[in-house]
Amino acid sequence: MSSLHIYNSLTRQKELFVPISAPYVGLYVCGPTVYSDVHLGNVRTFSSFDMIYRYLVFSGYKVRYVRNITDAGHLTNERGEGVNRMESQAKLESLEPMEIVQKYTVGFRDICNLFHLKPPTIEPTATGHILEQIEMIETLIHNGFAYEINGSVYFDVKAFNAKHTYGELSGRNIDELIAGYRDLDGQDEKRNSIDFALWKAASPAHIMQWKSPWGMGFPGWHLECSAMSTKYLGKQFDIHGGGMDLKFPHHECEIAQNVGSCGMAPVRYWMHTNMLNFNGQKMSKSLGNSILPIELITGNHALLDKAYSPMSVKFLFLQSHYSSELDINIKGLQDAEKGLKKLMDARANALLVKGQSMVETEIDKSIVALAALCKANMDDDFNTAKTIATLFEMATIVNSLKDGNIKDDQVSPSSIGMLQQTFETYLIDVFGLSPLTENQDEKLDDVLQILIQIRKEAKVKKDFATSDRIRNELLEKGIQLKDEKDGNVSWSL
RNA sequence: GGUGGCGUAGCCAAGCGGUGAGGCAACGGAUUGCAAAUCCGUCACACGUGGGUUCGAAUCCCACCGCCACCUCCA
Repeated sequence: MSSLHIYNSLTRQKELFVPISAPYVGLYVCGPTVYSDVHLGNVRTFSSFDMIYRYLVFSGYKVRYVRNITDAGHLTNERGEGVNRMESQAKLESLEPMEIVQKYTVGFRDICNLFHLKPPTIEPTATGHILEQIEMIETLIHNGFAYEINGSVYFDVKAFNAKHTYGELSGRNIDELIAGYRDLDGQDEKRNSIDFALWKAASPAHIMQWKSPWGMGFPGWHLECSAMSTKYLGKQFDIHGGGMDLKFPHHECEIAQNVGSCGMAPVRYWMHTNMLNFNGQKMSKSLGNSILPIELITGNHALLDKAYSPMSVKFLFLQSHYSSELDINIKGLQDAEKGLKKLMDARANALLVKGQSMVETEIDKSIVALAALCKANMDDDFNTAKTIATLFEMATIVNSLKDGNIKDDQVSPSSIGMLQQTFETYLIDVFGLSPLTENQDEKLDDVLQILIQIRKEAKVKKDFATSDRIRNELLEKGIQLKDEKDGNVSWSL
C-alpha cells in the first residue's frame, strides 16, 4: 500500500510499516495530565503526532487515533509522600478537582484548535475507565505479576522478569535499577524498590477515590494507558507514541502491564518525539522555564520580542525532525515566520500561473520529480524538514513562472496542477498549516484601496514624496504595500 | 555511577558509506522612480578533537573533549 518506514524505538531501527490489518491502523498517544496549562513542549509532541496521523490518513489508512486525558490525579512522587496533583491544584485554586480537570481540558482543546491539531477519534479519560483498570489489576494478580498489601496493589517486576523481559524498550536491566534505588532507602510496603503501584489505598482525606476489591483508592498512573489502549485498540496494535521522557518508566511499565495481563507485546511500532529546549535546556514544568503557548501567541513573555502566530511556531517544529531535540529562540521564530510566509505566498501564486506547453519539458520533469520527492521524504520516517526543503524548491519554480523568468510555454497545464496539488497536500492537509493572515477585514481593504488610488495618482505625477509617505506611514502601522510587476498593488499585514 | 542522544558554514537544520538539501542573515547582479517581493549569483575548500577500518567516512569502529536528556512528577 505504501512504502512508509518508521523508526521503531523498540528495535532501534527504521522498519517498513506493515499494519496488523490494513487499511486499519491503531494509533495511541499519551495525552496530557490536565492539572495545569499545557506548555509548548507538549504542543510540539502533539503537533508531531498530528502530522503523523494526518500523513497516515493521506496515505490511505483508516486510522483510529486514541489519545487519553489523564484526570485521575496521580501521585507527584511514586515512592514518596503521595501528593495528589489534581487535589493540590484544586486547593490552590479553591476548586473541586473535577473543575480543575474541566478547566484544563477545555484549555488544552483550545490550544489544539489554535495549532490546527485534529482531535483524536477517541479521547478517553482515566476516571471514565476505573472498571477496566480494576479488571486489569485482577488479571495481573491472577497471573502472579501483582500483589496486594494494605489495600494497595503493586506490580511485581522481579516476578514478571522471571518469565518475560522488563526494560527492553529503555535498555535497562533490573539488577542495575535495583542497585540504583538502594541509596534512596525504601520506606514502603513494596517487595522491591522497582515495583510500581497499580492501585493505591486512599486515606479518607483524599477526594478522588473509588471503590475496589482492595478498598477505597485510586489507580496507578501507568495503568490507564494499558487499560484504555487495550479496550479501544486491542491487545496488540500498530503504533504507540509519546514524548521521550515517557520512555522510562511510563512506557516500560505499560509494556509490562500489557504483557502480564494479555500475554503479548502490545505495540508493533513505538515512536518517541524529542524534547523542545529553550536556551539549550529542556523546557519543563518542574524547572519553571516553560513558555505557555498563549504567551507565545500574545507575545506576553519577558523573553519574547513580539507575538508569533501558532502557524509560525508549528512551521518551526516541522523544520526539524520529530526525533531531534529542538532549541527554540527568537531568531528561529523570526526565520520560521518568514519561511512560512514565503511558502504560503508561493501556494497562492501557484493558483495564478498558467501552463501552455503541449509536450513534456525539462521543467515538467523537475516538477514531477519534486512532487515525488515530497512523498518519498515523508515515507522516510516522516521527514518533514526535507519535505519543506523540497517545497521551497517548488516555490522557486512557481515564482519564476509568476515573474516571467520561466515562460508559460515552458511548462504544461498538468504540471501546474501538480504544483498546486502538492502545496495543498503538504502545507494544508498534512502539516495542518494555514496562511498567516487568513481573514482580512473588508472595510480595511476598502480604506486601503482609497490610499492606494491616491498613491497611484501621485506616482503618475512623479510626486514621489507623497507616494513614499503613504507607503512608509502605512508600514509604520504594520501594513506593507507592494508594487507588483503588472502594475497592481497588493498589501499585507 | 548506569542508560540514551547530540556536537554540520554567521544562526537554525537535513543528510547516516560515494565530492554540502533547505531556511534565515549578509553581500553582488537583474527588476523598480526608490523600496518591498521575486529571480540569478556569492559567502560554502563544513561536518567537536585525535586515531582506525575502507578504493572512498559527516556517515562505521576506538579514545578523548564539550553539551543535553533519562534513571524521580513531566510531552
